[in-house]
Amino acid sequence: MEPLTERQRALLKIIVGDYISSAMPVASELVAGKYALKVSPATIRNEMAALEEMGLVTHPHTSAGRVPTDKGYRYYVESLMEEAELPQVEQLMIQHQFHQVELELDQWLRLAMAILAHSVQSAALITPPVSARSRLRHFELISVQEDLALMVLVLQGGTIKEQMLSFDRPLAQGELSAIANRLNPLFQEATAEQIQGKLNQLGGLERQVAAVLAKIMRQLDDLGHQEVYHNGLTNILSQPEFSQVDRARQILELLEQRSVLSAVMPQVLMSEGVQVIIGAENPWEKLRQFSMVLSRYGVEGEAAGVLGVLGPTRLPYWRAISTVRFMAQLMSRLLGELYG
Amino acid sequence: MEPLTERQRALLKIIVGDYISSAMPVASELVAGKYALKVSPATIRNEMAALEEMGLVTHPHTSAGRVPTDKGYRYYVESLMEEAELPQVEQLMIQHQFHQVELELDQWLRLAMAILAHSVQSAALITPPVSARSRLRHFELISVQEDLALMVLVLQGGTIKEQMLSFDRPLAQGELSAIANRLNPLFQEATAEQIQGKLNQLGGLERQVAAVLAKIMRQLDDLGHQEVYHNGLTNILSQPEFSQVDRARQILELLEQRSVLSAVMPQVLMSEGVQVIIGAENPWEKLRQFSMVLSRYGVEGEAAGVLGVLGPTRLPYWRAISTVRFMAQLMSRLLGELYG
DNA sequence: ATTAGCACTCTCATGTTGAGAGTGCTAACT
DNA sequence: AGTTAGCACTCTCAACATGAGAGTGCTAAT
Repeated sequence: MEPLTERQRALLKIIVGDYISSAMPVASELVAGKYALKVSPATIRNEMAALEEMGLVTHPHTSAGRVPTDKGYRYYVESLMEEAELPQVEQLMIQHQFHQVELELDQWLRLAMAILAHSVQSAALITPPVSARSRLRHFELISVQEDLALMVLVLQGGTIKEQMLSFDRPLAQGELSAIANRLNPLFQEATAEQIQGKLNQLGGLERQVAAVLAKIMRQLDDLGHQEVYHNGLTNILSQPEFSQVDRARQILELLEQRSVLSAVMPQVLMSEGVQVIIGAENPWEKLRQFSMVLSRYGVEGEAAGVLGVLGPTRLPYWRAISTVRFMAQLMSRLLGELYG
Repeated sequence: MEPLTERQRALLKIIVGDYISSAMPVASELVAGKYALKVSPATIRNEMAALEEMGLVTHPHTSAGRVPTDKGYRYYVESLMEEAELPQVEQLMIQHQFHQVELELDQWLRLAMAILAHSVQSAALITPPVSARSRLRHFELISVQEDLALMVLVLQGGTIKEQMLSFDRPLAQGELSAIANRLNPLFQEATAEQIQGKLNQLGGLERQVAAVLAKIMRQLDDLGHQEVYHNGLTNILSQPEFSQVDRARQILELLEQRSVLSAVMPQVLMSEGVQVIIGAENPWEKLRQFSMVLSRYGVEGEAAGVLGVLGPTRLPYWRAISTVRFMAQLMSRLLGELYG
């Protein structure tokens, strides 16, 4: 395909920008007037026809203005958008909000979502950070009933996991504590595999407990990203593209049954930088109508999660990308504090 | 107001029942035909007019059938509905599902929601159980950075709460453990107040840690019910009353900003049995369009939460009430196991 | 290469119409 | 007395018609 002329690039930029903010097909006259190009509407129409030829825009019907296609959005994101950096003022305001909140992972996640949703006016997604290979910091056994105990694992990075545990004979709290006290030093900073490896050196109850430990930690490593929090649904329901309810229901289904999203997340986890997935580029059928801007965040080699936004393809990409990038950096730094 | 005749009661029951399942205004001819009453449509019209006089039904316009008012639903729930007990088969199926899930509070909550939402075809709500007066079972201090530690509290009933804690000087894990080991026996089964009471007997770091403990537990007692999980939004978006998006957005807003719901929950927590709140009976403006069927669940004197469903006033009250009642009993029993 | 001019197409809001649904009333019936 | 047939009346809803407005694409002039 021939490269775009400078004027075509300018025009496409106007079309995408205007459509993103107005949700109305962009007409040639509007462009000529509002953006004071030095050419007439007729010329713009010719250029628009050219852009349409290249598949960057369409029009919904003969007498409607132009609307960007997914490909048009892609071109915009790749080479029309100026470099995305959130204004200093906003950066400071966000940081300020984080300072007012307690030192708690859960609160950070919630706040991050709220900020994303509000800034981009779309739905926000976030998965809690999970280590690819979690390390045990400490665990406790707490008697609940005679033969039932609660196992509490604290992992490096402060993740906590609880699990009920039943024994084939009654055990007093004293015995449980003894087991924990013996195993804890042995498994200091251990991974699931390391615990598994030491199983043979143990016997009886200790072995049983250690086996459960290993199992839980393996589970955490495998399906740590099942959980996807979300927020800001009301934002996207206010968008005109969701004026039919079934469209709205689609996206709700997407978020309620976690399956699709938890399939996307691992992919993002592998990639560097901000990922932009526009409409039909999406490999998952049900997401074809939507766009996502996602980024991995976390501490190198320790733990990582994914955060980002989800909305109609008419997403304010500039805001989305700059906010997501900034939030990922911020969350990474905060998380770093937890890992020392 | 005069009491209803037996025939009027039968008629109202038919109207409510039919409207709940069909969402269409109920016409006199339909009633005469489908339900084979021994009277003509004309008579039924007369009776309908009487019911309307009493404010139990309305019609949306002159040539439409009758629709129950909130008052009509109330009458139905109070004295027309046969006693609500979920069929044995369903009870067993539900119990079966709980057996297939691990012994974990979080999983129970999720499952309970899923079952409620599916059975009633509406949104399901649940708050985790919280003690009015939590008792400490055990706590741990885990070093995160030099002067930063993670405090993990395990409460009676298995609730877990984590909290970051910073000191004014560096502390090694050894020191932290020592503090925990000394305080734990002292605060066995203690409430926030009891811990607070013993503060004076302590000094230095121990006092500092104990103060935080007391503070966290007080917080838990006070605002334990902020958290309201929900599920099944897609169900209610499929209902015809939500075919306009702004109606759908209303309910989403309700659930996303927790304020309204967390105002309702404490009320339910005080009451015995299943609470049915129909439309305009609702003291909260934003809930006037909806009905809720809620119940307290939990272990007497130990911990309690709220579960239930939320939907349009045209809610299948019978299913809702019987399912909510059953789930509350089941969850109470399960929770009882945790408290021994 | 650009542009004015204009015919053409499609949408959208508005109005019209008629069928259908269901009521409320009246007068007859039991 | 209560019940019912009959029927006029009201309102909704879908289908169709209409016309203004929006915006394009093309042609021919600049």
